Amino acid sequence: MALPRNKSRRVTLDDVATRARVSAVTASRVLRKPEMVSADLRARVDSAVRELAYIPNQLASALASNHTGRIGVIVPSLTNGVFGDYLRALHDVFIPAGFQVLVLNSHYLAGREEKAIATMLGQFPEAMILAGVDQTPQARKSLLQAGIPVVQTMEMTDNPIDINIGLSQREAGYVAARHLFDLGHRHVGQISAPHDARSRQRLEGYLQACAEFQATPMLASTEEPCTVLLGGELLTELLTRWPKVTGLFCGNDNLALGAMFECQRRGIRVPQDLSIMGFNDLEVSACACPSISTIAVPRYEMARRAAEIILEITRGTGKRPKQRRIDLGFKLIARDSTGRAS
Amino acid sequence: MALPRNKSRRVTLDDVATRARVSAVTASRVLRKPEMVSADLRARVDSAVRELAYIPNQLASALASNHTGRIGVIVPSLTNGVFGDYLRALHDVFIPAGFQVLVLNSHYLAGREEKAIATMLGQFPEAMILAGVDQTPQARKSLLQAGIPVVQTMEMTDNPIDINIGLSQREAGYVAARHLFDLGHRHVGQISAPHDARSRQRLEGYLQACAEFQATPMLASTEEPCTVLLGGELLTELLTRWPKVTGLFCGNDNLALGAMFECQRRGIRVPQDLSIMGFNDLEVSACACPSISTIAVPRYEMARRAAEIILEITRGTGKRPKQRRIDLGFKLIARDSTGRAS
DNA sequence: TTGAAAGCGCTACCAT
DNA sequence: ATGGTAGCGCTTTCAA
Repeated sequence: MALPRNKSRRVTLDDVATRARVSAVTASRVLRKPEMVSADLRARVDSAVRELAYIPNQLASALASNHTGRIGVIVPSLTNGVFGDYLRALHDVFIPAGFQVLVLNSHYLAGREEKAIATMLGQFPEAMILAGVDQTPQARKSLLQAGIPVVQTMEMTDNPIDINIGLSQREAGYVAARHLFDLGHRHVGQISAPHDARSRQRLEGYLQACAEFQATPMLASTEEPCTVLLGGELLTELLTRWPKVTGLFCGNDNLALGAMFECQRRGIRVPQDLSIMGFNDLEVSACACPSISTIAVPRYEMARRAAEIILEITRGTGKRPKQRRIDLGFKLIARDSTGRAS
Repeated sequence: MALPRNKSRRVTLDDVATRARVSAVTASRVLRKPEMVSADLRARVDSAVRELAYIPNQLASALASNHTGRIGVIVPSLTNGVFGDYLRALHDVFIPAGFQVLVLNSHYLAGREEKAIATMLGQFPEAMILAGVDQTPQARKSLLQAGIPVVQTMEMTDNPIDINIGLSQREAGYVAARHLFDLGHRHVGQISAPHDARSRQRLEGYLQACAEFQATPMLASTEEPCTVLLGGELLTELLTRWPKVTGLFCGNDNLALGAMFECQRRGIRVPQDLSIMGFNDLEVSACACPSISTIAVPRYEMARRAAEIILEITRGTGKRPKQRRIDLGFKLIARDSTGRAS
């Protein structure tokens, strides 16, 4: 018997076929469409697979079948709690369905995102999922040209590349700020780390509320990546410039938590002296003391829906959902960190 | 001129070669080793690539070169802050080096991990990075058989599959508990959500300290996935059974944070009435109020080192690091949540 | 139901 | 420096 011809000496389908005394095609079919093969041969192949500990080479499979089984995902951050849930949802749907999820990090930079999209496209994913809707023109073009389903998530746009599932960040920001005004606060400040368009839209919502209530916008922001620590620092900055602030809208829950800790350090009572509003409804917000009022964003649900839509397009009859734009909305969660102005 | 023979009609290397009037091999070389090709031909190929918007098919490339450029990573959780930093480090090293990072989630279950490892191996990664050292025998076998570098991280073992980089979780747990005993506390409790071996080792460290100080171990734990909320619930449980507790060692910082909030709700002063010790040094711990004493684990550094070792083996002369076991240690960070027993 | 032949798109090897 | 040839391991015809 001749030595196997492939140098790396990994068990191949041919090895399995030889051992089972069938052709490679039959062995292949046993693995993919067992019902097409007679019970007898099937059993022989199955045991050969087991005996040789055969692992199919998905690379070769993908090349031959023109079906990579890959989903490309670009997120702006891996550490942000928001994207933890988001990625978890994608894994929960795609892995059981036999897809691999490839994740690339854009670090909240349009340039990095463009590059990440190009890199990803070189892997020939069967679909792409993006955070946000502000891809560069170049990236849009490549995406369109790739001819695969593309889902833009997290916010809404009138002009999606393909499919858009998210919520109005501006409106959510407005509702958050409005909650403070509705409680009677007139000196409402905002702190944020607006590295992405979504933070900026929430800021716009705040500004709109200010305009409506003829209140002066009071802002503190930074370009640094968002952390809990930053929440305290930005609050300090805000209070220095506007000591009369009694309502605070934070760009996200981490900032809100940091601001709350800063209040505790300074002896500022929450909500009696300062009402604090967060954004995103991270797990910690519900059980903080006081619990943090926030806006709940359906991030798990959003990713799950995105994944399911892709699954349907990819393996279904290839038909797309009726609506290209899906607004999942958001929910105001009033907790103990916000109270009536005195 | 004949129609292109490949059905899917994607631009291939042959198309580029034809357009540039060179052979496919030359076109391939321009993309991989430009210095081997004359300036003239290089220019022709380059413009053909641009004109046709050619995207190399990495699948075919990988199949032909037997070099997939993939790194397989299995983590037990995507939402845990610890693994956010960990994955970020891996991306930071591997992406610039031209590797893709494939991540699979084991959900803290040995069975899921075994399956994830098998799935990953089917992708023929060039190396694997695992969290923990307790892979199933089956998984160990497959990993060994794959013949690729395997790095086990987060904890230490005497019998690594290949390379092991981490720290002694038991010892770290001991130091954490010991810190409380050293402050004079004699009623020291522990709360944890021990779904992984590492939590259990930290618990062992705590038990060892208890034994040394002849103190009764006081435990509350749960099988549920770890959250901030749980920290409060477990503290409540602990206090019900052992009201005299004055020192609390929490399995991780999230639990510690939850416990601290629960104290605030109950009017228990930290650290005067209860000293709280966390684990992991998440970002929030440093700026909480009071700041949380904890054990700093070099998780970014650990993942970075793992990645760099792999890079060296993979593209270097294939030589492995001198030591197969690297203990990165940990650091006790004493902050304001722990104080002397009264 | 089974198998032989012909690629998928690329790169390694060996000539030139 | 350049190109021809022969695969990588699998799947997709199509014929038996």
